[in-house]
Amino acid sequence: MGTARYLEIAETLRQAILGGELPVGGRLPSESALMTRWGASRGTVRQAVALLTSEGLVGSRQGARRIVLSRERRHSFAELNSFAQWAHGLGLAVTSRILLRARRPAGPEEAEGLGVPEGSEILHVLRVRHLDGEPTMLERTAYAQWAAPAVEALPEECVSIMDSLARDAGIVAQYGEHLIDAVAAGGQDAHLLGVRRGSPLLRQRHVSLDQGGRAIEWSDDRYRPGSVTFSTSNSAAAAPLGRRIGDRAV
Amino acid sequence: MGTARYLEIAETLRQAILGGELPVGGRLPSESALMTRWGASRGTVRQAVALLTSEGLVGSRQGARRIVLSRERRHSFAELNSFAQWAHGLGLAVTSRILLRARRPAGPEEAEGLGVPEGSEILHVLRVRHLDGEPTMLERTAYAQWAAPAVEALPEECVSIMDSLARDAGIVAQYGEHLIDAVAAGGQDAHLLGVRRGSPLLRQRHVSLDQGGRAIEWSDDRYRPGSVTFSTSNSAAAAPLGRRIGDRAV
DNA sequence: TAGTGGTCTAGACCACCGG
DNA sequence: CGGTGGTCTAGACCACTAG
Repeated sequence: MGTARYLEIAETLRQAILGGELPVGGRLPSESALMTRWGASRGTVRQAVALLTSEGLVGSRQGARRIVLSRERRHSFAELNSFAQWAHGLGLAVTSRILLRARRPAGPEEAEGLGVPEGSEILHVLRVRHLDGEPTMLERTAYAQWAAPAVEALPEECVSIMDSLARDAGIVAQYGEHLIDAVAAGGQDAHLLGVRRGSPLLRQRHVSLDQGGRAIEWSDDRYRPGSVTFSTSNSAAAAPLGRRIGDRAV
Repeated sequence: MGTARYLEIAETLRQAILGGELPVGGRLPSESALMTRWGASRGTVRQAVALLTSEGLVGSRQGARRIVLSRERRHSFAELNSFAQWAHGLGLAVTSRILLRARRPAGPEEAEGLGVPEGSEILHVLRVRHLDGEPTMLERTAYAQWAAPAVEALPEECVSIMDSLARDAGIVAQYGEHLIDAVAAGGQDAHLLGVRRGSPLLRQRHVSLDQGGRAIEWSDDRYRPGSVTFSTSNSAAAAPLGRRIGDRAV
């Protein structure tokens, strides 16, 4: 079985919205129409439209037909956690370079993020990432000790650490927690990103957890001004998060 | 009928998580256990845990028991769209002051955000908002022409414009679309927020839509550095968005 | 008032995880 | 292997919206 029935229905509707056949502000087919159209039960149809609702494409109110809210594609989970996968989905070339890799005691913020005692050993990694050749993001990551050997084995130019860890070491990120704010570029930030000291940077701090809820990494990622925008939509129930480059929706 | 069955189940589990009875990293009761415990069908139980999953409290994988990921409360929809409601939930005092209210032609960004032709008339509002007396956020909002009279009728010190519009004019925001990035403070920003020119500001641009998908307002909100952080969690399916102040989770 | 979505039930088969 | 969650069906009643 390739894909589930409800995913098939959702994907077809999504394409109709993205393609403009279902215009923004217009109405979605009713559940009963979709049931006969696809020969599916109501539960399956509702699962499909619930997915689109959670993506912010569709709005829903009891008693009224669902309406199309937006025609912008949103991110999958993998894309939010992985810069490489996100950029790949946009057709942009990503290069990365690890500048520093060292074991050291966890500072207070790293310790809290990883859920380990302050001062316990972590693997610190400093990494710059380029988008189409432009330095775009600076990553300061603390890896949990149990994941450190796998990270130390990676090449300096490794494009996606998370993908490599999944492939080579069976370490898979399942959940993430993210904090987004703005900070001024420090001396190192300015130098490595090619901006002036004090420039506004968009900062995304996040922790990645594996299937069992164990913390894999805690990271402080800083984006060059204007390079990336996070986007999100919300309605009564759901609010997925996404990212943008310049004015292009992703 | 007060609340739906699945909301009751979800709320009980949520309280157990927030209260620490279901510790982070621990396992949730199985679906069948919840079915007998509540005398509910499987569908209803699944609806409850799906809600918790979408809130980032619970992680889910086929074949394995669900686990508790986090014990942080997240935002409701209303809180994401309304600064006043969000601050109120934290027990913070909000004051607001409208500095400028003028009809004028829509600029390119306002026109695109509202989905109206460039140059058509909108109501521009400039507003400062204080948290516990500190200037925290600067709002530059364009209201759609049909909503303008209701906004013009509001007092200068109106704490929550959206709440007032709902109460007095029946204009209710149902959906929102948000863009988050970082910008340098301009002259007016710096002056009104009490920061230095060029300071990094967290910017949230957003459009609010009513029940029918009509745009009510397009807004460019800028937060003083360090005052507010957006937070989000993600897993395979969902990624709700939230906000923080300093280090306090909200 | 007819149509629509929100909630709920009681079954079923399957894929996956863990011991 | 048994337990668990993922998917799907075929019904039902209700609350709300829209014309």
